[in-house]
Amino acid sequence: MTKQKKIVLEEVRKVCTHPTADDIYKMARKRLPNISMGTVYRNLDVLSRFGMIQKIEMGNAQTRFDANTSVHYHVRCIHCGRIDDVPIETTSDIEDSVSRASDYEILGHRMEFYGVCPYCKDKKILKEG
Amino acid sequence: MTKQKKIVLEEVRKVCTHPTADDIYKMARKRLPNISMGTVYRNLDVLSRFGMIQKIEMGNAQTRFDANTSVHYHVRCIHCGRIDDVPIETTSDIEDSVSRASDYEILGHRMEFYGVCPYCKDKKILKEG
DNA sequence: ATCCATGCAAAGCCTTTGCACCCGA
DNA sequence: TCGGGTGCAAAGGCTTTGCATGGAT
Repeated sequence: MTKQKKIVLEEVRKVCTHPTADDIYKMARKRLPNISMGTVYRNLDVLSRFGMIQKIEMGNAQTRFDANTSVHYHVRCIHCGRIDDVPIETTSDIEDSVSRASDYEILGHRMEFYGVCPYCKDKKILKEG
Repeated sequence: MTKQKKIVLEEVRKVCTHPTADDIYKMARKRLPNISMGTVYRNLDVLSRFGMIQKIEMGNAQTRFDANTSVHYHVRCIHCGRIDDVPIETTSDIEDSVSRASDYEILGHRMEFYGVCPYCKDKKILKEG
C-alpha cells in the first residue's frame, strides 16, 4: 500500500458522487501534486480487482468508481450525467430465470436506471415556467 | 436513404451476432469497397436515432448494434465477448419501485447479464478434462 | 541491493468531426 | 443548380503501456 494508492482509496471514499478517474486524479493532486494519471488508473484498477472499491461500467459512459462495494443499482441522469445509488434491493432471482432460459452459465447481472435527477427536473420547471 | 445507408441497414439485419461498427464496416465493404468508417458510424447513428436499429451500450465495451429493435436483455460471455439475446420478458415494474424510492423521474432501465457462453463452457471442460 | 510502483509521455482504441467533393433530385 | 451525404484523414476522449527513475524493504 503505497502513499499514492492510499490517497486514491481515501479520495474515492471521501465522496459519494461516483467519481471518474479524472475526478479522482484532480482530488488526489491536491494532496500529492505530482501523482500521475497513469498511477491513478493503475491504482483504481488494482483496488477494484481486490474488491476494495467498485468499478461502475455501464452504457458506454466513462468508467466511474464507488467506495461502496456492496451490490447495488445506480440511476443516471440523462441531462447532467449525475449518478446516484438506487435504494432498492438487488435480486439474483432473475439470474436463475436466465440460467434456466439460456445455455449460458450466468455469473451476474448489472442494472442501471436512467431518468432526470431532482436538480435537472427543477431546472426544467424553471425554464418552462 | 442512400446506397450506403441501405447497405449498412441490410448488413445489420443480416446477422444475429450483435456486430460492432467495425464488423459492419467490414461486411459493408464487401459490397461497397469504398464505404468509409465515418459513413458507417454516421449511418448507424441515424438508423438508431430513427429506431430502425438498436444500439447496445453495455459494460464499457465497444458499442454493438442490433436489428431487433424490441426491448430485450442481453447476456455477454466474459471469455469471448459474444453477446446473445436473453429469452425472458423485460419488466418495467421495477422502474415504478425506483420511482417511488428515489427523487428521479425514471425513464427506463438497462439490464445485462454476464457469464460463460456454451462454447466457452465446452472449451473449459475440454481443457480441464 | 533489489524490486516493485511511480511519473512521464507516447501509443492505443474507438468514435467523432472538418472539409472538399460528388451524386441525385 | 443545390444540398445533403460521402470519403478521407485528422482530431478527440478515455485508457493503457513502455521505460527509466526512485523509494521502500
